[in-house]
Amino acid sequence: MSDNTLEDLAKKLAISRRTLSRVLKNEKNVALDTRERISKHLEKEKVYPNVHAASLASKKINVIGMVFPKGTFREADFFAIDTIKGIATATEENNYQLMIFTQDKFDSTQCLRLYKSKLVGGLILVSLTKEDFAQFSDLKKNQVPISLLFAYSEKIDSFGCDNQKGGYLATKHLIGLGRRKVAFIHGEEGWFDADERCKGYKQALAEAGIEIRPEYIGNGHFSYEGGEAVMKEMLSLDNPPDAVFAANDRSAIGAVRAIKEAGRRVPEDIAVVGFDNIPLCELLDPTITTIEHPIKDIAYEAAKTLLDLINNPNKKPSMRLFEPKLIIRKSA
Amino acid sequence: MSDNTLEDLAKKLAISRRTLSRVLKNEKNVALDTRERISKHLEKEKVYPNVHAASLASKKINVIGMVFPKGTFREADFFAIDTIKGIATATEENNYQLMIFTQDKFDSTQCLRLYKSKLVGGLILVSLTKEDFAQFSDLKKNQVPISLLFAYSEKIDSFGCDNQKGGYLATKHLIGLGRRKVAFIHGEEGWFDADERCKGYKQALAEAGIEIRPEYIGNGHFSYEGGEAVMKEMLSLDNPPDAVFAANDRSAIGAVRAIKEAGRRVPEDIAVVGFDNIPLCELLDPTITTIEHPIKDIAYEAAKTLLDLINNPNKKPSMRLFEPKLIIRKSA
DNA sequence: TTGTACGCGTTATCAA
DNA sequence: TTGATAACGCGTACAA
Repeated sequence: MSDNTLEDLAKKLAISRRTLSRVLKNEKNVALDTRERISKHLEKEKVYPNVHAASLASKKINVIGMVFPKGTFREADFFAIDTIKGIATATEENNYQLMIFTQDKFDSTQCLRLYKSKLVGGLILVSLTKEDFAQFSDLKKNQVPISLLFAYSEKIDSFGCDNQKGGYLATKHLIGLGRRKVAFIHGEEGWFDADERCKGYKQALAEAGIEIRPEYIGNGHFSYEGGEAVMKEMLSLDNPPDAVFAANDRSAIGAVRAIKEAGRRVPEDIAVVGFDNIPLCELLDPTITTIEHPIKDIAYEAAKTLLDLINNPNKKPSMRLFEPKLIIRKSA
Repeated sequence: MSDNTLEDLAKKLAISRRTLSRVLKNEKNVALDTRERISKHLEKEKVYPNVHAASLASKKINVIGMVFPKGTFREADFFAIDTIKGIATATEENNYQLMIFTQDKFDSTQCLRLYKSKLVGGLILVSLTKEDFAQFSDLKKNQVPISLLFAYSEKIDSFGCDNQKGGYLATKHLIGLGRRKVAFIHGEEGWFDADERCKGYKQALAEAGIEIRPEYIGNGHFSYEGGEAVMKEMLSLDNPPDAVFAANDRSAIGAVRAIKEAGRRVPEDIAVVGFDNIPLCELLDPTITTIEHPIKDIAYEAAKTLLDLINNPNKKPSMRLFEPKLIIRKSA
């Protein structure tokens, strides 16, 4: 049986706990022979110091939390695991542990408790809706180290894809193909990513001197069915679009189906661009042109910066948007 | 400013810490008026007891860990988040917290440390390969409460889909369609799920009195490309199969593509059944017939049973396999 | 170079 | 019904 506490082990080795601690942590000021004797023993018999006692005594917390409302990963499931892997990579590299908290709706009170009770040293907040921002500020005011993932603001460390630019690139690509009647399949109102992508869409149109037509913008609810439905409506317009940029791949794929069912061709009659580059994009016929963003990297940076912030509370917040990339395939 | 410790707060309220603690935990033996006075105060000023001090003193740990080798969620990403949600639901219901640990390869030594250092009260181990089993037993021997997810054994609490039955159902369905030349696209050797599904395949063939032909079994590596490649080979046989059961949807989808490219039809010439019911299945043409399994429920039960085990260490292990369900679509 | 002893913020025992 | 007070196991200032 291995000993349970450092005290026990120290007694057994006939040294003080202080010395044992020195060896464990590779501190200086230990006689070479004592160090060797103890090290040798430690190799054989592993020792596992109680993390709670350590945390209590040292006032250090080597845990961060990742908080996400359950709805966040609803249909974009595929990127949840990349997010977690990105964060986990950063925590591993820095000897931190990762805790996961799901909530029905974003709840800063719970976040505050997690921090104040010393469970976590800081939090990565995953959010896509604007309405959560008031709560973010609240946490900031309470000195809770936080780092935002996907939502962004200059007042808080935040990390995401440059959604506006992505929308711009997608729309510009369509215009570059000679299309002038470019529609946009929007997502939920108030959702960060959809709104930003819409801005990019409008920006590209403006730049090309194309007027924005309200009938060319519809809500696809980020879903396959939603994209299909809204596309169907647009196809029944007197003057239907000849290109569509959808706020995400799911709704883009729905749009493609609606177009095909109406007997039109993609991309000949109507070109389609999505957003996210979900694996599905390259398996469909036609393969889907879309915008890719480096989720894993984004998550990694969010975590890394949080650790920075924890160790350096007066650091100025930085907002960092990652470059989206146009992936050209068959659909546009 | 809220007070930081219970001691501080107790002093401020002119009571002992013990009494404050009683009120906080709704214990008995507190005079009604003191209780009310304190409760009233607690409502206004939140209090957040230090979890490490509490854990140290009470020797209770209300955290469990989920451990998975990074490769586990490689291509089946979509189900990772369901797994986590399932576990999180169980932990929330029981006032536990969830920690996530990723590893390059399954490492019981790290698991042991997590437990011995009191970071977690138990672990959910996600694994799909047989080679990990020796390490599981190791942890069991060291009294670490564990619960297996996806891999299973009767000696350890384990939860998964009845893969063999799933394979049986899929194959039987194909045979029921009148097909006699049924091929199997295998996954990696030594991977739990693939091997079990293969057993089911063979079982169904045997039951129907159909001989197993080695040339009808090939490794699709669980991937789209792998499925496509192995199907191509089978198509070039003198006597190609008229039905295929693939160990997962990805390789089934690859197989469909290979069949179409060879100018054959699905399901008329060759019927195809996959496994997993990934979202993609209903978006392709033809839609893919497949086997569904209730990941979220499986994960939920794994977590719930782990909590049981933690609070009742002498509990006998139970292995529970969930029913797979055949989802009939167009491909078979 | 080594060790003593106090403090961390709770829980829980036991006496008042 | 209440409140001292001793654990809990480790970190670390300080003494030896």
